[in-house]
Amino acid sequence: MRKPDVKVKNIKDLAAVLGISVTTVSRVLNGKASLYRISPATSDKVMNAAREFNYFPNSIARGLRLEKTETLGLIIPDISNPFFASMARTIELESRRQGYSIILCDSMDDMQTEKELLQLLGSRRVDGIILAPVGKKFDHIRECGKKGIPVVIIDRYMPGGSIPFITADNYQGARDAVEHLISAGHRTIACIQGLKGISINTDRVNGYTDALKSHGLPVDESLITGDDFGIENGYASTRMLMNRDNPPTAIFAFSNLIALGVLRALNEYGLHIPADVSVVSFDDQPWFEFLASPMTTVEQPREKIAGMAVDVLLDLIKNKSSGAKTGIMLKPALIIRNSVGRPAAASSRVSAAGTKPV
Amino acid sequence: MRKPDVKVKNIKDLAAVLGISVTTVSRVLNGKASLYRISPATSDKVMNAAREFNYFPNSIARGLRLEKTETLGLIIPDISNPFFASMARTIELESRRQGYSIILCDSMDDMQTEKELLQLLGSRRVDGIILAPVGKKFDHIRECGKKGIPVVIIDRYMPGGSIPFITADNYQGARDAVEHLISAGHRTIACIQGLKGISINTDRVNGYTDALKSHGLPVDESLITGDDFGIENGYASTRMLMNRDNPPTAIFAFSNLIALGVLRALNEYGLHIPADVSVVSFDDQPWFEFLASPMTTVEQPREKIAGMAVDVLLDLIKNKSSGAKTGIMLKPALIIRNSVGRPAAASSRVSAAGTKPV
DNA sequence: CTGTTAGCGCCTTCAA
DNA sequence: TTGAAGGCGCTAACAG
Repeated sequence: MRKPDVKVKNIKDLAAVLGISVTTVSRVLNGKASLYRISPATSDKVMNAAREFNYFPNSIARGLRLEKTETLGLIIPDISNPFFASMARTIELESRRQGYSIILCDSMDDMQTEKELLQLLGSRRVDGIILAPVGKKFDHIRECGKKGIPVVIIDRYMPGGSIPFITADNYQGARDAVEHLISAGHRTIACIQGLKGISINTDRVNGYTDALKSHGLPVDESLITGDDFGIENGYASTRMLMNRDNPPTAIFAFSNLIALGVLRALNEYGLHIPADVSVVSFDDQPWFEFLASPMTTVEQPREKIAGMAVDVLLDLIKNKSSGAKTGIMLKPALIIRNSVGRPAAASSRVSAAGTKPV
Repeated sequence: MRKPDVKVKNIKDLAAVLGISVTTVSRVLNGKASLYRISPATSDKVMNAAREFNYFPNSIARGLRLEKTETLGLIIPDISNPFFASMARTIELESRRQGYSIILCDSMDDMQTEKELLQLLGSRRVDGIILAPVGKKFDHIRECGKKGIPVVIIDRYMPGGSIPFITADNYQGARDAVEHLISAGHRTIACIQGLKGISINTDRVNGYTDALKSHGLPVDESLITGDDFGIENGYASTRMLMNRDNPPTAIFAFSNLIALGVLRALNEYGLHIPADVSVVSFDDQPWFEFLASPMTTVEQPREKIAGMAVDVLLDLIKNKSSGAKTGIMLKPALIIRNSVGRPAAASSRVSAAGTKPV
């Protein structure tokens, strides 16, 4: 211990204490000692002093000089949604492992907010952005890319677009789910979709209809309902569905939140899963297996999506490789539990649906 | 539109285009036009040009100059835990509303990582830190405060310490839960605790024992089990508990994750809630009401905790008010659903517990 | 009312 | 093998 009482906040202070130049200190601290053939003696002296005085370089100044902040922006529609939260976790961990920090932004599923966030991150000079976009418009994102900040999209993507994306194969996932329902004997299968017009939703609807068609079943447009990934939509759509003259024997919920709404509505009607109606949901949750009837789900490989997003983005940042492959689609998995059974006799369900909720 | 072809990346460039000084531009952009009595004509000119050329000030340079980054660090043990995720959301939203961004860090419930994160955030020159600490040691946190970065602790706190904290009244929450169990007729009540020795755990255990004592019930130390807030602990502890000669008729789980483990174990034993055993959990979850038996829980006021944490931290940052009140404790709420019933006859449970899991 | 200029802490070119 | 000095973009004295 030399003089722990001296305040060292600068590289200059440190150099002064050691009686050498800031240049040398900087070089040592950046691991360029051997490159500049700095004597081991000097090098050690610097390293020890840095530790001794508890000196950490000012990343802000560094960022200004180097024109890179080693910071990534992460924009997510709702961080309290476990689906996004778990991806955020992987992204943070993996980024940090590679020396980058994350600025977290919640767009509240609002397009205007997303737009502002993109500018905010730009002015904060992040080196790149991982974005789970809210809507169907991508102009503002493309513009961001033009301004030199690489962007990688997760979850949703721009069909035929130029922005790299990582997502699950939603078409296949939906198709698998519906095939499963069909093979259990269901013929009247409803789906409660999320935001209409966005890629993942369209893909899922296509998977749904194709599964039906491939089994020679008719596609009843009125069984495709909903317009939002939230819980309220699941609730309202289910009520609407179960009040039909000919209610579905199975419901395919396009998100875990929608599924929650479905459960609530079914619960109020006194309808049981899978005895009265079968349910399959997108996006697995740890608690799905503890429900009254453990939920059969289509699980997206979130960890992989998140991890690859970081890798692709950092590749874009470091190698300026304008992304040979612009899009990656990962296989989802159908997790079969206990929310799907043989279709019930129509009569029992109708009468039950006629009951007023508690 | 003047010349959208000219690249404006500087305040200097912008000043050049307008033929005025950088000072004036800077002043206008920082809303100090009237303070310096800048003519409205000039002011408008600047504002329009900024918009026109899509100019955003470089926050990095600004941070260097001002010695403040308008960035807050947020360290959380596990962002994929919905309890923390929802607080993170409120913190992000509220901070942004007040002009601050969030650097998100996941400490993976690891003390060493937490320590490193604190240094990382220090070198990134965040203006303040909101921290949900991992462990029982607080030296590294205190040290961080000494170095000039204000820290506010959430969830856990340092008993008798000097670091400001916002937390729920865990003692009261636990006490309420156990009183509820007692009033339902339970006498053999187990609790599965989290990390021993940390404030919230100790408070909950005290609430548990005091509730028992105040009703003249004996405190059986062997019914206080567990050592971690995770799902595995809930699972293992429940198995251990139900294999006793005299298994509890009710279980109080100290976290939602522990509750999940309890459910899994009970499920394997073929034990039903609340017919065979009653359960109360800490930390409400949206899906708790859709379980086979909707879960009765102690809910912490997360939004309020998160919001106040931001307010207290920003107050510390802006007013350097060294926190008149160093700790705030918020009232929790007992949400009664359907996981608590009258205690079952002991014989049935014992025989059930003897059954091998599926 | 507006402008000139000196740094904030760091890295790097150029010079020795 | 080591230094000196300029400048990244911005703001705030200090001067008009």
